[in-house]
Amino acid sequence: MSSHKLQAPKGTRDWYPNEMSVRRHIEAAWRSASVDSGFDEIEGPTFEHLELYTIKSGEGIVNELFSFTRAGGDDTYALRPEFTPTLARMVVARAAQLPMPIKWFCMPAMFRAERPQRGRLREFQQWNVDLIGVAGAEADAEVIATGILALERLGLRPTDVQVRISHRDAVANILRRLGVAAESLHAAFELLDRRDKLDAAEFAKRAAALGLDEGARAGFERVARTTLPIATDIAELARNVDVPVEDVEPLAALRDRLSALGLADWCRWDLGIVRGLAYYTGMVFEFHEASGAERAIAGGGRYDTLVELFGGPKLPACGFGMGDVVLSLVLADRGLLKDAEAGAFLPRPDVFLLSNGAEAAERGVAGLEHSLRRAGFHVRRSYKQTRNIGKLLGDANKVRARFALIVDDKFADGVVTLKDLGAGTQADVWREDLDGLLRRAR
RNA sequence: GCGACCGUAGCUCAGUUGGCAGAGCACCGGGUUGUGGUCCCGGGUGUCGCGGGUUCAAGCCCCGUCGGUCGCCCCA
Repeated sequence: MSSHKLQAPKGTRDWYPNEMSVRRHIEAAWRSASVDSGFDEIEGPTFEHLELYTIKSGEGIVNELFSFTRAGGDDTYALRPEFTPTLARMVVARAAQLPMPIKWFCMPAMFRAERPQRGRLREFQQWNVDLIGVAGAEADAEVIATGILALERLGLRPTDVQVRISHRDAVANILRRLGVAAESLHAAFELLDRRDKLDAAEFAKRAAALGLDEGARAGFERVARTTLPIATDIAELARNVDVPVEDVEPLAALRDRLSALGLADWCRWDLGIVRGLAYYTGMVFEFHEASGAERAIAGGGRYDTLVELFGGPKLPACGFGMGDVVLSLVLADRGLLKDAEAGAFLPRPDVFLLSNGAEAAERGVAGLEHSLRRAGFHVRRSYKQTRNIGKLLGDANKVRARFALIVDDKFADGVVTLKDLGAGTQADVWREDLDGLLRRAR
């Protein structure tokens, strides 16, 4: 709002209590879905040696990084733009001693020096889930299922979000069938990925360069546009893209596994999903808002060669990243964050303590407040001068306290008034019974 | 890195051909010794993003800059 130095840097966010409560709400779903699925939480440094990021992504990535050197130092560092290189480094460092499989998750802040736009900021939280050491559809489906579990816990349903799944082996088979030479496969993936950004003439030109004639181009288009329910028989899927069923065989096990997990409604085949990353080796997927309105909510896949690329043993691996920015937009669009402004995601006090101003009460409340906190309760009070009970109850209501504890001269006899702010009822109770009453009501 | 639009109170915004900065909500205080979530009264809380220019006079016009929004590039 004001200027230069006093403003938060471009593309960053300040987390006031209401915003922070929404972030914790999302992170709680991420964490609980991860832990319940058997993943352990890890964390790495916020910055790494710059070179760590060029190993798999090349020098081109440097423009998208916040990188720096220490004053007077020579080493170049970069704020982490993604977690995978750190993950690979951590796995490689202890590959020999880690029990397999490795099931790790984290939800760190990431930094990318991009121009902010809808669904994209320069700093954001990203949930990473990775399962390393297990090959095949069993692990692929478990990773996807963990992502879906978190979304379910945030109130989303298959009508809100769809997981679009493809498999590079199947797509490679189909592309070969269309006449793409092995050495052009990578370029063909890129073209598949960029098809919507190119005009028809440019697309045709590039397709021709890959060895696709007019008929094959039509087939290529058909592959790019193929989206079918995951429950679809793979023979039908094969017919749909006009290839023999063995070409799409890699999809069968994944289909069976996801169906067995009861997640078929959440998932669709989308053979146009490529993922830009060159290191994906099998299944790839993206979570999208159901109508396709937003950027991808999450993206991931299998990367069986990555650990080796970072100097470790050959280990099969599968994982995804889910950012908080697009997810928050989708949750807001679906009305799942609508009471956040009213503090609906802030922790609710168990007790709101108020004194009517009587001498015994004034003397007693401070000690009462802290002893209730020591007993494990969330206790708040008003800092207003007034001892007007109505006003103070208004404050209790504003912070959504469950109970108001009204202290008056009866406190001298060890009696306080406990008011249930939800039910509107109240009763005089012994101070010594208070902890038990509150604990039971919780 | 490029382009378009935008920037007035905590929030949403109004502000005429340049002439004393406003509304609603929020917030703060009070309502004849004590009952809230829906009453009443009072309070404007401001570097009009910032810097410069034009002018007797700038929220308004001009230039620059920072930031926001949405695209492009890129998207790990």
